[in-house]
Amino acid sequence: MIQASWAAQEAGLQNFVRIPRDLGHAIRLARRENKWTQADLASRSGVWQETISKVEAGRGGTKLDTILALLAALDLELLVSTRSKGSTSDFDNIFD
Amino acid sequence: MIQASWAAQEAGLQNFVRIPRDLGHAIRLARRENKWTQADLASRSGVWQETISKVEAGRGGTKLDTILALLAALDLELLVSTRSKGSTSDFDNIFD
DNA sequence: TGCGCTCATGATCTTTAGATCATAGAGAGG
DNA sequence: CCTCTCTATGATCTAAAGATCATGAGCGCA
Repeated sequence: MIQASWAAQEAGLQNFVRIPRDLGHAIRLARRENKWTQADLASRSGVWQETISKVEAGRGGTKLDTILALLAALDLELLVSTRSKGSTSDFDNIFD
Repeated sequence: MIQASWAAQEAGLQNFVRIPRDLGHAIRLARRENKWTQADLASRSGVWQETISKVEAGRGGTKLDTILALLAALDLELLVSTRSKGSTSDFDNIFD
């Protein structure tokens, strides 16, 4: 099995973040899993709905603080690891 | 084995990032492993030495773009995962 | 058809990150 | 002690993030 990419999220696996858009994807998926609207996440994280919209879409830069606030609210975590292993290059899914 | 925390870096394991400082730590460790100075990393990543100093020390916020540039230069990767498992709470080492 | 909910976007304003330069301070070695 | 190297820090300026308000577009549903 090569790498289940984004669908893996649900299984508790880990997703790469190479570009800001990856982060947005992970956040969007996790938010939907919890069945929260952007407004819900906004109130739980202290980040504005408008900002969440931008982050999820990968539009514009984002501050680490904002990211961490969102991830914390979603009970997600950020990890740093060495890049070497199984570098499943970017095969970006077209599903949203 | 519970979680080897920061010393794990060298073994290719993963490090949590809960607060910006964690990121800085990981970056500093990786940079030192490569025996690079902040200036070296600066030229390789396109981020200024002054900025790297701030990031490593966890001072002030940082943009995701900057983080990704540094991690890429260090051949590190960012991952998102569910927080649940073995949440080795913050036991922050005093070693720098 | 039209309401209500959700997300996207646009404008303005404030704050802050990062570029840039300059320099100070800590350590190592001669 | 002096010098060199590396890192921290301080000042200034520009660009960009995020707060805030307002509103538009898409969609499901009664």
